[in-house]
Formats: sequence, C-alpha cells, structure tokens
Amino acid sequence: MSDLLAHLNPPQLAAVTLPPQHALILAGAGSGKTRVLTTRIAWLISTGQVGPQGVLAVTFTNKAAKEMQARLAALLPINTRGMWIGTFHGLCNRFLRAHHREAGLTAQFQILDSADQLAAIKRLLKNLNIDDEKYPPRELMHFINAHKEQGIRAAQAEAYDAYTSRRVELYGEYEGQCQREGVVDFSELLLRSYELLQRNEPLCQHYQARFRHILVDEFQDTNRLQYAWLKLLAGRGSVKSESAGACLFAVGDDDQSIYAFRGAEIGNMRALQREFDLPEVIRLEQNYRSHGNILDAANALIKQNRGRLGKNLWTEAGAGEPIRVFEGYSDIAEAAFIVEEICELAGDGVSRQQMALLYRSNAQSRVLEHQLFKQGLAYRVHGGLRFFDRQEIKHALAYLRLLANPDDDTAFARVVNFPTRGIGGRSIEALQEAARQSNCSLYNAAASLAGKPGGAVARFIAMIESLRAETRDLPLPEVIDQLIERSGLRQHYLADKEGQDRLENLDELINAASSFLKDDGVPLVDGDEVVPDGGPLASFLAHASLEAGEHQAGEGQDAIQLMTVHAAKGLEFDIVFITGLEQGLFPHENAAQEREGLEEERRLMYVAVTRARKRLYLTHAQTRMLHGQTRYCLPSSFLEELPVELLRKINRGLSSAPLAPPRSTAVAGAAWQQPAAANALRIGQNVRHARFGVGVIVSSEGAGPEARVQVNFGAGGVKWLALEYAKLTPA
DNA sequence: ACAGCGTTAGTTTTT
DNA sequence: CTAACGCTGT
Repeated sequence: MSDLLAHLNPPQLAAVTLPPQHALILAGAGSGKTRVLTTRIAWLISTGQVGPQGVLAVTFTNKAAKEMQARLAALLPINTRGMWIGTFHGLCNRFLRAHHREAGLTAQFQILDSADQLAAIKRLLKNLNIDDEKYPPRELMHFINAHKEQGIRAAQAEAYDAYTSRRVELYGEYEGQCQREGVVDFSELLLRSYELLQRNEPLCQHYQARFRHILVDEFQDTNRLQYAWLKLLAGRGSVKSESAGACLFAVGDDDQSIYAFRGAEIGNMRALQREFDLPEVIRLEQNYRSHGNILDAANALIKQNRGRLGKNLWTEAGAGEPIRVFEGYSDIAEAAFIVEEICELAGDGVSRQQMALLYRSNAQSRVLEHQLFKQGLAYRVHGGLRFFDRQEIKHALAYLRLLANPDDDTAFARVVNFPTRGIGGRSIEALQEAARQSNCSLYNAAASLAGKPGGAVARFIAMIESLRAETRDLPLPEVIDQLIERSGLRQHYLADKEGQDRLENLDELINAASSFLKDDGVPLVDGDEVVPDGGPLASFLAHASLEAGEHQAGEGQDAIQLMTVHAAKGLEFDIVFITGLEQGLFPHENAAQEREGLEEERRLMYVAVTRARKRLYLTHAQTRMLHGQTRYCLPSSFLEELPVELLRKINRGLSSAPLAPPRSTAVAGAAWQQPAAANALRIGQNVRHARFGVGVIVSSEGAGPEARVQVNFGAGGVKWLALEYAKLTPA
C-alpha cells in the first residue's frame, strides 16, 4: 500500500486518498492524470472501501479504457476483467445487452457506426421520396445526433419553422426505422440507457446502490446526456437514491476542451462544481513532461481565455531550449525547412518516432508528406482508414449481421448485390416497395417475394438461409470463414488483381474473431449477476462497431509522426513541429469570428504546445496553396500571444522570402492610380483597413474605378473591397 | 454493371 | 487543386 502511494506529489496524493465524496480534479497536461485515476481505484479497493464490482470507471476512447485496465491490473492482484471500466458507449452497450428486454430491444440488437447511420438515413429519405438536396443526409444525421445528445426525442423536439418541423418528423421516422430493424446508433446507446434508468426506478436504484465510486476521465469532453447519465447513476438525477449515491470523481482540464463541435459542454465542469456542492477543486499543476519554456509559453497563451477554472503548469526540469519560430515563403518552403531540421536531428541520433508534425487540418499533410517522401524519410500519418472501416471487412460483417438479425436492412442493402449477383436497382426498388407495403424488413420482403425459385433474389435468400442453418453450431471464426466462401467474397477478391490485400484483411478478420473469443468473449459473470447477451456473434459485432481498431499502417516502425492537433491530444513527443500557424488556418477562419470559437482554437493551440517534451518548433508560411489558389497569409495571432523572450526566430538562407513580389502581380487598379509608387498595392501586400485591421491582399479583379481587391484579414475573414471606397493604406 | 465524366465542396472526430 | 460523389451513356 505504501508502494501504491509512493512517488505521488502532494496534490496527487490528496486526490488519490480523498475520503468518499464527490470531487473535481483539474489535471493539467502531463500532470499524471491517468496515474491518479488508476491509483485512486487501486487505493479504494485495496483499503477495502469498495469491491471491484462497486467501481464504475468511464473514458471516451477504447485506448484510454484499455490503458486504465492494464495499469490497474499491474497495481492490484485481482482480475479486472469483470469490472465496469470502459467507454461511455461500451458500458451502455453492456448495460443494454443485460437489460435488452426492458429497453425494448432484441438480444441481437446491432450497433450502427456513423457510416451505417448515414446509409440508413439515405435509405429512409429514398423510401419516403424526399429530396436529399433539400434535406442533406449528413445535415439530418447531425440534427438527429445533436438532439439525442441533448436527451431530446423526436416527440419532444421543438420546431420553430416549417423546415425544422419536417426534420423533426424525419427524426421520428428514423427512430421508427431503427426500432423496426433492431439497430441502435451510437448516441442511441447512451440515450436508451439513460431513459431506461430514468423510467425504471428499481433498476436505477439497483445500480445506484451497486456503484459506490464513479470515476470519469476527460470530464471536460462530456456532453449533456453523458453528464445527465452520470448524475443519475450518482443519485443526483431525477431518481433519488435512498442510501447515499455514488461518489463522482471527475478528472478533466477545461483548457484542453477541444470537442465543442461534437457536443462537448465545457460548462459541465462548472455545473458539476455547483450541483454537487464541491467546496474546492484539486489542481494537478506540476508537469512531468515539458521543459519550462514550453510550459511558460503554454501558460501565457491560455491566460488569454476568459472564464477558466484557472491553472498554471510548472516543472522542476529546467527552462530548456527556446521555442524556435520559422517563417517560410511558401508552404513548400516551410515543409522543406522542417524536413531539413528533421534530417539534422536524426543525424544527431534523435529517434524519428519522437518527432511529430502537427497541423490544424488534414489537407496540410500533403505538402509535408511530399517533402518527407522526397528525402526518403519514413513517416506515419495518423487518422487513416481503420481496420473495421475497410470495405471488405464491412461487407463480411454485414453478412454476419444478416445472419444474426435478418431485419437489419442496412446490412441487407449493403450485401444483397455484393459481390454482384444480378440484383440491380430495379429489383431493390421493388423489394423496398414490397417491404414498405407489408411493413416488414427487406429480407422478409425478399423471402416472400422471391417468386420464381430460380431468380437471383431467391438464390440470395437461399444462400443466406443455408449459411445460417449450417453454421449455427460452428465456432465464430469458422462461421466467418464459411461466409466469406459461400457469399462469393473470396472468389470476388481473388479475381480482382488488387484484391490481395483485401483477402489478407479478411483472413485477419477470422483471426480477430478467434482472439476476441479468447480475450473478451468469455461469458461475463460479475458479482451477483450474469450478464446475458445475444451470444458470441452479437458481442463480436458490437465489438467491431464500438472499436474500429487502431490505425494499422506502420505501427511499430521508427517513423516521423504526422497528425492533426486533435489527434495529438494525450500524446507526447520529444520534438514537436506545429505547422501552418497562420491567420485563417490556425486559428481556423470558420472559428475565429466569435470569442467562443477563438477560445476553442486557443485551447487547441495549448494542447499542441503542451505535446512537446524538449523542443518546440512553430512554423508558418507567407503563401499557401489553398483550394487551388495561392493564399497570402498573416502569421497566426497566437504567435503574438507568446512571450517574445521565449522565442527564437530561426530564418536561415533558404527562407528568405522575396519581400517585393514580381511586378506582374501588381493590382490593376492601384497601378492605374499610382503606377510607379513604391507602396503600390500588390498581391501579398499587407494593408490596413479602418474597420477590419491589418490584412494581406490575396487577389484582385477589374480595373480603374471598378477595381476590387480580396483581402485576407485573418480573424476578420477574407473580404472583397472596392478600391474606390475602401481606404487601404500599406501596413 | 461499370467506366467515365462533370459537379461540388473543402475544420477538427470518437464511439 | 483534389477527392468524392452522382449521373449518364454504353
């Protein structure tokens, strides 16, 4: 036990050994947050304050959940498998499988991932003959998910105009379709669980009594529904607990909240303080990751945000190196500089894996990749296609889903004609019509409508039926093997000269099923209850939806790491390059208009800065290819928010930008007014506008009194201005 | 059924 | 500029 608590700093120790009460731990970047979380659980259990089954630990990602589980297993001599440690979605899935009847679901209910959900919505619109120009499927999906994340069903949704009223109707139709098909989307997992707990008091009280300690990671990322769910389980929701509810131990960092766009409510942190009457928050401010200069820069930057809970990172490590700032003439020059530095560092023996290139948006990786490739440097781009997202895997899983649940129309539509078997658009439309008329699934419609026994539809149904009958008692990996064979998938990819990789992935799927059965597939028996489910098939399918698998390519290699700043959250590297630090890019122009948006961008920058352990590079370019056009860019305002004494500009030979761009880029109108003036307006020229401030001229059109210039004002956006009226002075 | 063409949009993303 | 999508023609 003393081992357990050794090497904790005072606030960490205070957090870990807090008496049973609600708490908010404000955990800065690199402050040992995961350690505190896992040690807290271990301490609670090893001091006998709670049994393993009395703990509920929630994270957002599978990676975090696995890490917590692994660390806990290393701290405690108990089997952590039966414990309720997992993602919000994973735990809700477990809960709904155990109580599927009360939740109004079948034991076989399937989970739609985002792609499936979108396909389901497109199918719905087609069925209802709705113009998807007027109701774009993606937008409708967002509308539905946003409502679910607020805990709002179609029946309660407000419609303030005709358009929204129609969308609410469609939301309702979508709910009906999912229910008919026996599928739930990601947000439904949460909403369904929440509603069941709220409606079923005995059940809710059972879980309230069971979980004595609820621990939440990344609390700043919770949405309204997730917070409501936590409150309910902690006995602070609408169902009151007779005994005292669980203690809620929330760990988070408001300065690292970067997911507002997907529903995260930063306000949940203050709400928690208020609603749970927290006297104080424990701050973990000692940083074990970065050198002092990097932390000073991060602290100075984030101080610009308003309404923070407040926190100042510090370290016992020295100040370290200054932060290097580089300005390139173009995005290409920027990338070339970075690659040059990387070569030098690699020559000095720095591991390539310890160097990360961060950018605001994915499109930026292209130029960087190109330069790295030219130098023959190994690199890895994070955020690519994941294992269970591959089309061949999705096809195989769709067959599997159809075996488990014939009503799953999304699965049916996906594979009814893949590999092609002569069931074209008209047959499918006929099936859809028939299904609608008799209000049944596509599969049932196909089964009853498969008129001529020799028809393609009849053959498909027969194939699925015999597959289901003959694989009923086979172990899962063999079922998958059979299905790949009998569906014609193997044959199809064998014939495709580029199908080699896909066949290997299909074999990998069989392996994944074997190891799933070995690791996670054991029937869960925890505490007093046996957790039932729809059998190994249903749980494997749930696993596939909930855990799309890590990005596979080049995992172990010593390669330069490329990723968006979002993807870098939670990671750390010796050397970090933050690239594209330009107004309009980072902060992004879509976000920089309002304070809230700009503050979120600043938090994003804060996350980026705090990834670096030893050395940080901030790079930007004067010009950048964007949407096929050369954009003239101003340096990011975030650069100005960093204390200048921490920075070192390192523009070397190759960077020297032509300060006077070529004559041919002179703006027509300006040239007409003052042809030879030294301060003639030209593309790339910095100008000042009375209202919008400083900007760069991006392009121009027209001549004489009609001449207009397009100016990039960064945070103020990109604007067209008539030279005759707008008073632009060189800046 | 599928290739080829034209059109359009173009932050961030986990489950 | 490009990638992705949808439509049309064979």
